[in-house]
Amino acid sequence: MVSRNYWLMKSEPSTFSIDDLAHAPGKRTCWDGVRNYQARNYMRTMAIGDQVLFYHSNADPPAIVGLAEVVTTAYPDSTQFDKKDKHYDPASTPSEPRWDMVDIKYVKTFPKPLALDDLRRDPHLKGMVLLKKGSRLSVQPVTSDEWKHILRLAKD
DNA sequence: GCCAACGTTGGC
DNA sequence: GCCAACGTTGGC
Repeated sequence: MVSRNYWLMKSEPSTFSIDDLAHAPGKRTCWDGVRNYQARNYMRTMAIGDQVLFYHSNADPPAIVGLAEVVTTAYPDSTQFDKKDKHYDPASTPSEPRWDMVDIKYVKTFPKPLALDDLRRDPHLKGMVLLKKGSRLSVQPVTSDEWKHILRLAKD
């Protein structure tokens, strides 16, 4: 049996919120614009069916707001070749694309967002990448223990 | 290969 | 809007 992997992906709700995902065609979107090598490398290891915590950064409050699911493996991010795009990368070439993305699909919105502040206070989540000081990674791994605990929190 | 300068992230 | 933390770039 293939073990499923868990991730957390950040988005600024003013740019793309979980509501935007819920109302997108097919309830899915391509996760373009990642321009960090570590985040990209994590996306390259993603498999179809991997589960995702959807996180609102630069939000009030910053919080985990729901769930999504990975529906494609990594493929080249088209915005890197688009001169007009904010994420255009002149150093990247179609024959050797530097940046990848995956598609994700909406699963659910939590009845109540799990605020960063509360997560910090939870001893079970001490080791979470999200809570590490200075952590800015926009795509990060989540352990199955953290995943289970967060789903429990989301139910209460 | 070092490191200063710069740009970005993201909580507050 | 501030600024700490971090990543990247480029001169040397």
